[in-house]
Amino acid sequence: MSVPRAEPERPDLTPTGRVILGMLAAGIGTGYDIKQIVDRSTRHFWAASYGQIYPELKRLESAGLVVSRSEPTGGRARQVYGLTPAGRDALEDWLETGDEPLYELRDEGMLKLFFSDFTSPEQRIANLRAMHERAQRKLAALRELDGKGDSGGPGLTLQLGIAITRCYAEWCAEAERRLTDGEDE
Amino acid sequence: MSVPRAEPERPDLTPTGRVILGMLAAGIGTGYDIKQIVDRSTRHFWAASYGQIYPELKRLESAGLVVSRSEPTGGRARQVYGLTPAGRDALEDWLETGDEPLYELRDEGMLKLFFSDFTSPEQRIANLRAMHERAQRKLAALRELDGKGDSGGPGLTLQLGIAITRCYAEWCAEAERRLTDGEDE
DNA sequence: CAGGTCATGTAAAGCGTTACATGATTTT
DNA sequence: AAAATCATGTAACGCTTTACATGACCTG
Repeated sequence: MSVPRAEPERPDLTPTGRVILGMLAAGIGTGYDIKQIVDRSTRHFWAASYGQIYPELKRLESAGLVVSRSEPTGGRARQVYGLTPAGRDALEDWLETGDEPLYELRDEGMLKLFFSDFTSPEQRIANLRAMHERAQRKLAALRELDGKGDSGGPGLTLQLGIAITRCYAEWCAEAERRLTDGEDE
Repeated sequence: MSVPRAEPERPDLTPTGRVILGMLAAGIGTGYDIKQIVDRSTRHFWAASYGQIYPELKRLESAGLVVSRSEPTGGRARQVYGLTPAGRDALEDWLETGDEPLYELRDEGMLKLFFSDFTSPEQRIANLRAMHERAQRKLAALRELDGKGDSGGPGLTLQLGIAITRCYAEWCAEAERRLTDGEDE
């Protein structure tokens, strides 16, 4: 007779837990470093703040997915974390699930554009120009980042980020041109 | 002598408050309708749930930015909201501020791609394919929406949404091809 | 008359940022 | 000696979703 299979006990990762496990797998061991690296890499599609990172590291530790050891730098306290086998499993499980991945965008520039019928044509164009400038600044910041030649995960997401930001910027520029020319036809 | 100018009292709108005021300006008057329209229009860059909409309508009313009247449909209760002059001012103020607009993206597909160095090459390709399919579905859904010819705000945001989603989908398709061909060179 | 849509709302929980607090070390 | 960086953490607050609860009206 078939024994009811014990559930593999997949401890569902919180959103911030996901990025933390990944960073630990990459050898980024402290809360501080995770924050630095996130800000220099995943930030444009996945942010994290200290207020989430430190408590989440502790939760992950009490869940047995990570372990920490104290490695002070001189008199400066420092906790270095690493994945346990269970933690690595959880990371791989997450990377392999086909579950509908989370996708959320909140773009106030677009919202203003959406409601721009309630302002003047000039205001709409100004809005578009602001969106364009922002996109260009973001594009410059992304190009500044390392990993151009990187053919691994980080390089791929950087390339995708650059591609969509360029597309966004170009669309804004063109819409701006169209509206400026045909001002009131 | 100069009298200290009274602050124009800009009642700062909460994120959901912004979309609500805009929708009311557009003549969408009930919480229910706002939700329906948001889901059919701004959802891809600005979502809202009932749990936010109804309480926020009340807050806006006690702040004097909107007023409601009861307009039951038969025996079915129904509150219809509209902007007050102060509400219209608040909307226009918001639309005209040059304040750094909020932009937040959370894309789990990209996060998985970022960490795909910790899985197999096949898994990375599967990930890319999943991202591609999702983008295609989204593209189809956007194209389904009305407003193709609309040259106003809603039409513009729809066009931008289509442009970036197409770009996203194409990038995924190309990356997938590249990785499938050069599998292990 | 069952199932869908119209319509409103609340409670709990989860997620997240911001601002603050602390203190050591390193760089200028 | 000041300023920046390394390093950790908490408390308060705000935003949002989810799940639930309720009930009327409409369509097949």
